[in-house]
Amino acid sequence: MKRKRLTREEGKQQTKERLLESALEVFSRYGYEGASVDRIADHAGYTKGAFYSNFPSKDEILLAVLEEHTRRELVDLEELVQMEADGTQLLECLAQYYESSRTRVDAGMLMAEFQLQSARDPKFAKKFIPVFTQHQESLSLLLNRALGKLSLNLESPQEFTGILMALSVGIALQKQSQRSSGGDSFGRVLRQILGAPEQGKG
Amino acid sequence: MKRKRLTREEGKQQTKERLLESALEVFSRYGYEGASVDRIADHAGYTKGAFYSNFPSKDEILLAVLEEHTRRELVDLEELVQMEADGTQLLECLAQYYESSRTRVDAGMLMAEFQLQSARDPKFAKKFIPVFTQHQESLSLLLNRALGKLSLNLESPQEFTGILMALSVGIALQKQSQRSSGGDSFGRVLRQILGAPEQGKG
Amino acid sequence: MKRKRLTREEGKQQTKERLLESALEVFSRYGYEGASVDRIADHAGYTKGAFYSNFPSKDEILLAVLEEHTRRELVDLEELVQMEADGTQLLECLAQYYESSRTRVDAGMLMAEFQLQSARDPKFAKKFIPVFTQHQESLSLLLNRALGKLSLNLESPQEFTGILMALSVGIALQKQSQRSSGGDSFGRVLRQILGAPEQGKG
Amino acid sequence: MKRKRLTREEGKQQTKERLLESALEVFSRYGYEGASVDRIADHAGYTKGAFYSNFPSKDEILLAVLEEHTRRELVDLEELVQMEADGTQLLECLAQYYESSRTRVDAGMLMAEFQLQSARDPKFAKKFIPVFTQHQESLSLLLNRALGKLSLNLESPQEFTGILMALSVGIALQKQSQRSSGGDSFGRVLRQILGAPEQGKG
DNA sequence: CATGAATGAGTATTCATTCAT
DNA sequence: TATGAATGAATACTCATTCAT
Repeated sequence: MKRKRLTREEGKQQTKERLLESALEVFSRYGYEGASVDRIADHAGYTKGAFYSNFPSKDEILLAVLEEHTRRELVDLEELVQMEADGTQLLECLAQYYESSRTRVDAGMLMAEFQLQSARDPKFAKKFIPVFTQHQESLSLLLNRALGKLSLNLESPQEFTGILMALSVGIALQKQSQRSSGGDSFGRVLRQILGAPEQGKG
Repeated sequence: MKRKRLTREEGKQQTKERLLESALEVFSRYGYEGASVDRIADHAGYTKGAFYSNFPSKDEILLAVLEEHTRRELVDLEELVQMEADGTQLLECLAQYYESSRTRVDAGMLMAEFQLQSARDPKFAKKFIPVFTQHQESLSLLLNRALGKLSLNLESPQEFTGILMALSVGIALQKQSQRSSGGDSFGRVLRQILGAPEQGKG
Repeated sequence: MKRKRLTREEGKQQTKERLLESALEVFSRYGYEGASVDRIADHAGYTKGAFYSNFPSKDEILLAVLEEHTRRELVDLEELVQMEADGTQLLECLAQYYESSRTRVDAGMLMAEFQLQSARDPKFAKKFIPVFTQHQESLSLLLNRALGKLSLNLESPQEFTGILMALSVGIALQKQSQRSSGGDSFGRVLRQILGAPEQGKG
Repeated sequence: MKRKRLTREEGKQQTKERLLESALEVFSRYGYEGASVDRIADHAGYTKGAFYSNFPSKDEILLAVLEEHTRRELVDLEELVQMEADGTQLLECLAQYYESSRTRVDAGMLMAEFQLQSARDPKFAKKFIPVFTQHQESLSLLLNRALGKLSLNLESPQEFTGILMALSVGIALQKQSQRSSGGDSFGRVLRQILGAPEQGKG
């Protein structure tokens, strides 16, 4: 009996996760306006009904996606930092992380969408601002050790993280809008900001 | 008689300009989807009908706004460059230009909107991509002289301009989403990229 | 001075005639709904303004077209009858008149449009019904002499004319809807109704 | 469980049928242009939304109405023919069928609307022409036996059917436009075409 | 007289949301 | 829990009509 209940709950949980994953992709691909509830549900293999059984509204799933997205980004970067001890190496990894992968561009588009929504919908902004600030803080803390070793003309780690995020979003938008797979400007900017020597030259 | 005719044409021209200006603001504030034709017309002090006797469709006014926006930006920067001979001074002006004013943030939001639209609507992309490329080219040419004097680790002036634009968009989004009037990160990043000394320290 | 006034009036008259002619064609081709005032004016080489200087409304020009159309049909048939003395020959002419020409199909489409409008708009019906009745009467009178010679199982010349008109409209619609230039069913039906022998066999 | 599902499906089916029936009436009464989606839905006792969850567009419901209409006409005539063995009797039934009832006039108006739409919208024409041709074929086959017994000066059964349909449409339009319940011209024409003696005299 | 800018009611269609099954 | 039928507000766009020029 307990088993059954658990199974049911697990089933529900799975549905919710799939919908969340779907929303993450669909918001990133089509934007908040272009992502209809039908589309999100359909992409997850369900119908509208499943959506409304798991999320109270489209607004709410956007918040859930925001949280999931920041959580994942933090986890990814934590892994990255644990593996790298050297500041210069970290720098390279960061550059690659933020630039190379398909997923990263999606992430940039998603963040753009969050920011636009926050800029336009005060209700969303109220939730978004603290999450974003907290996220920036976490990233700053995370990057602090390694970055501390490098000479920075920036005010604070927070500022550096902010610029990192801004660049990530700005470059993602530019790439996606040009339908180009893009170069590696991101890395060069990073090195430039951090005063690091050219890769492979040091 | 000529007077009357001219007045009529001028009247129409004025309406068109007001609608364009209104669209520029409304697109920037609410995004393409959120900017209903009614809203654009209303904000300009007209009704829907006036809109459609001046622009064939919402798609078309977006293009017109794009062209007007890039034209203005080019003109503004041309003025800026003419006034400044020194690279370092130019740098400061650029930093201020891209960061300080209300108008600039709007410009960033607008560019974000263009890029999102281009990423999602292939028809718009077809028009947007050449305009954007041309614009980047123009800005590069414009900035080339002054920037040539500074040591740059970037591939090309185009790349520098691209990063400038990406940062401008990314920072605008971040500021607007945080409802903060923001700091002056932009300037610091610029100096950092350009290898220039801190302002007032040289 | 009288000259100038006359010229002006004539000019106005010409405009009106051209608009009427244009409306006749445009209503026939696109239907009442599909015939926008702009289209009618444009087809006549004018703008909306000219239209409203000459006709109080779209409803009104439909009535004017109705009158012009029936007037023309009567004139055409009068000419036809004057030229033909023999009933059988008249029959052939009628068949050809109602069937062969491009203009006739247009006329059928136009009448269909009048009838639909009358069926749907009581205000138009009030004007249309007497005009139609009068027209049917006129045609009946006109055809009476010749038809009298033929053996008819129909109640009255009016009924015959009514059927003639119904067939004309029905066949026009059928042809036009099939985009076929059509055969000569009309003639055969006529002969059949009138008890006439096959053409060329007598 | 099966019961519930069936009920749901049945409910949807019922809605669809009601909307179709409503469209049939509303198209016939107001024409394609005059039949707004709102009106169709409202006449069926629903709102716009119900319409769009049952039909993809107004264009599509017109096609559905076309198919339903021809299907019904065929069924009705099949019943008629099965009951009557004698050609002359069939003739009378046909005359009554095509002329007497309210429903028949509506059918004529509806066919007029189909034909106008086909004449003006190439996309609709593409669907309409084969359906119409097929329908004419079916009716011809159906009427063939009985009509074979009668002397006909027409080219083919198809031609006869075509004329029948044209007359039906033409007379319906005339009646409806005159707001008259009309006489029985149809029957007399039929007898005349078919060379049959006056009813009750043979 | 004729022009054409502007109005505003009307149309097809989309989509977030509700609720009976 | 999940379904999907139905709602109704919102949106882009059309077009008859008015009126200042």
